[in-house]
Amino acid sequence: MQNLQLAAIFREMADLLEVKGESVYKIRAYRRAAEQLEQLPEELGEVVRSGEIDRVPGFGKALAAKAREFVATGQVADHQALLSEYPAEVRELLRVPGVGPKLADRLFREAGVASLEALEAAAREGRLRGLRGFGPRAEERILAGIEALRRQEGRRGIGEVLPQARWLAAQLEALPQVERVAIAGSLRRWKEEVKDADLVVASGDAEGLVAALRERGLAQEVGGGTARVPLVLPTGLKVDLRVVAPIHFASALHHFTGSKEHHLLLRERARRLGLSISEYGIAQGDGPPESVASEEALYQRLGLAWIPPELREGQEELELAEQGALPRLVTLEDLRGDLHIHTDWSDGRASLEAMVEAARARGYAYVAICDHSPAVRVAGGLEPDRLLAQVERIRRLNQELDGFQVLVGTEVDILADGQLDYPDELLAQLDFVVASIHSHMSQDPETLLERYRKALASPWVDCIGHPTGRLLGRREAMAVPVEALVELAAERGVALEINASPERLDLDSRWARLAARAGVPLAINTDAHHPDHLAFAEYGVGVARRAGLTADQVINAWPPERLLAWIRSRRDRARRR
DNA sequence: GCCGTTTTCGGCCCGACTGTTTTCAGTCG
Repeated sequence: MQNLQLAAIFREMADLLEVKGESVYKIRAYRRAAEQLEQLPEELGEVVRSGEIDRVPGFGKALAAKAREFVATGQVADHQALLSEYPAEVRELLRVPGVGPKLADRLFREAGVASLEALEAAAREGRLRGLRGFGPRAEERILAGIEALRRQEGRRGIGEVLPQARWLAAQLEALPQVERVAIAGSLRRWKEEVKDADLVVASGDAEGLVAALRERGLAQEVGGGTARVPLVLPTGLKVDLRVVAPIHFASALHHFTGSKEHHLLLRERARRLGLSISEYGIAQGDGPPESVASEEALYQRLGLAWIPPELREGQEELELAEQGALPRLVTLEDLRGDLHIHTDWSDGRASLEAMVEAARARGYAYVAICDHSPAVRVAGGLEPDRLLAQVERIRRLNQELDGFQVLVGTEVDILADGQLDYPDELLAQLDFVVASIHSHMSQDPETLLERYRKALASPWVDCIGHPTGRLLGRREAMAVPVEALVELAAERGVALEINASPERLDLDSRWARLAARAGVPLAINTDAHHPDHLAFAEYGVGVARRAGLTADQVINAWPPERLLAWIRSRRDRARRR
């Protein structure tokens, strides 16, 4: 876990250096190094000892020295020095929408504001008004920003938590005291945001296990008991470890998977059958709990088919399970391709060829290259002639590929007035068109809907990308009325995207469910900017499963012939309108 | 800060728009 500790230090340093006004390139270097550390498969200590640290990309003389210093002493002197200039809490200010590094610096120096709490108090008491460029409106804006932040406080995206939970599970599995480990809780139900990670561990030696955890330094904090062992990982993630006897593993896993609402319905049902459910098993009448061998067995005792965790939300899952009518949820293995990925022709970090190769390596049959259009300047959007050159290149590439198809596509920007950033004549030459909003996201609901309506007037738009524009924990969804957008998509026969990037997950499962019910096909796309990002597909599948989707409702779970036929026929219909 | 190299330092993803503070930080990906 040293890797993640140093990464956290580098990230904190980057934030504080930014407040301090350091060179953006220096700051970027720290962040890049942190990113490398987070992905480094080897233990940092090993990498340093073997002298390989200098060869890790992003580590030059200075950062390699800091890595060595950290491994040797457990801290970084420059980090400590920075902390004597700025309290670490100053970082909190950066999370407030509307507060960047420059403003954070001034708030700290000129108003003595060093934490979120202090900022809120100062804004409430009107103490910010003295600052240059600050009026009552700015204070209101800041208070609104803090409130938005509070609403999501304590929640973390699944993309951040799941890898850590898996890492910990693997570490636990390697311990001799541990028989089985499973991730439970909302994480197992693939909730998009979670407070903590719940793990269930089967062990015949709970005391030994807790001792081993302490000894290995697997966690900063280890709570007192053995049945419930709360941990805090070095990253700050809270983990609730439940240690149970092996015979109780299945019922405990079920118990700690939840949800509360699902259990409520399940227990009502059990009661009617003269049974009662606990984390130790199923009891008949007043009898002792009998352990169950598996979750399947547990549901079977209640006359139900096994219910996938993603559907355990206390809605209609019990009725469906009773009737044997649960949907066969889409799986990661069902996906045949990815219909929204970027390359270094715009803001992707890998070449067209590398992205295609990565998609083939995943066993896909097709992929759609959807780089940005010119309006997204910061992303290096493709001017029409560049797009045409890319089309040319992809057509040639396809001739060399066997059993794999690269679709020429675009993520065309929907401009503020609903116009598309490319003319129809150009879009007509592409195999697949994703249209997305990237700017003017604070328009009112009617304007946003009109904007989508106008964009969908083009017969060439096949899919709406990240329809609400939300960024988990960072930016609220646009005010677009999603029900109306779903209706619009149904009417036009256009697919809606489940953007699987863990920072988006947009549509979310609630909206995806609504869309599917309205007959709108969904596309689980990763929006990959790097070959590794193709793996984000699992998060999109998680959202889709929570939405109750089958493979039939997901266009990129279709074989290429069906997908292409769908695109053709929907474009034909659209042009006849 | 790193990187690649013209081995010593310049380049590193540029810029338009927004809101409101009337000059610029923050926002977009």
